[in-house]
Amino acid sequence: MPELPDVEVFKRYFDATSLHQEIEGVEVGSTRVLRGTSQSGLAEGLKDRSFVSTNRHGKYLLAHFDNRLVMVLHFGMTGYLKYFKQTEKDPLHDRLMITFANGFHLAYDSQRKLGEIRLIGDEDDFIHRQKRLGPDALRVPLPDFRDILSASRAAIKSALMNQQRLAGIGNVYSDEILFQAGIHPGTKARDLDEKILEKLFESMEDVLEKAIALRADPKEFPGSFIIPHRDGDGKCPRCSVPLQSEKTAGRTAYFCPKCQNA
DNA sequence: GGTCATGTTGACTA
DNA sequence: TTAGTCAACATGAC
Repeated sequence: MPELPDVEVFKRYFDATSLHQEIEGVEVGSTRVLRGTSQSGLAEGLKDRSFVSTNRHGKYLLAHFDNRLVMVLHFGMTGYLKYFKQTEKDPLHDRLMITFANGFHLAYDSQRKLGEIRLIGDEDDFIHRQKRLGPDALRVPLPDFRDILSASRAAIKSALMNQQRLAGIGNVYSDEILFQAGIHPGTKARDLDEKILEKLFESMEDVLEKAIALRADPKEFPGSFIIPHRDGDGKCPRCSVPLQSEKTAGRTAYFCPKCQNA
């Protein structure tokens, strides 16, 4: 479930496995995920180069080459990375496989092909002008966070998930953040007062940081988290009342009707 | 066979 | 201008 914490985990995985290694070859398993780059353009762009560093903005992972180029990865709903030895079999839905000179591979797997891979020359332009992303949810200062949300007439859940306002939060983590802050997902963003916005900000940082520390694995999440209960017993971990769900904009919000009343 | 699923985008409507 | 809904993208689970 690639939202901010998942992508941050991918970034650390990428850093630990794939930096400073010569790229020998590239195989494209599906051209559907390529954007603004052809199969041959991607192969030529990567061959004989190496990655030197990475950055993450919201749900985007940006891998910098030893020249000015940057490879952008977005994971859609089902994407992930796998670094593996030549002798191991490749993941089922690898859409891109990079082979390093050391004999290892890095695969980008995306079952549903909803992700995105591209080569860009200007990261800043891509983030701000092309995608118009808001500040990363883990780097936004409190005053900016307050301004962003009090300017929105949308429901708070929808405002949190709007990547143009704040980058990185999706359906699952917005449920968790709102649960921890005790806020009903349908409350209008601009109706939240300063105090509750500060609480929301703290919940957001706390949830994202905890999730990253637990490698974004819901099985490891603390008992106080609502995420494992969305698809689990369907009960509030705090008061055991059955969780409610509501559909908006094609997404399902899960929340506790008793604990989330702000 | 129908419905649903963690994301994004574009069309359309209010 | 700002939001909300819906369909589309492709695939698998139930």
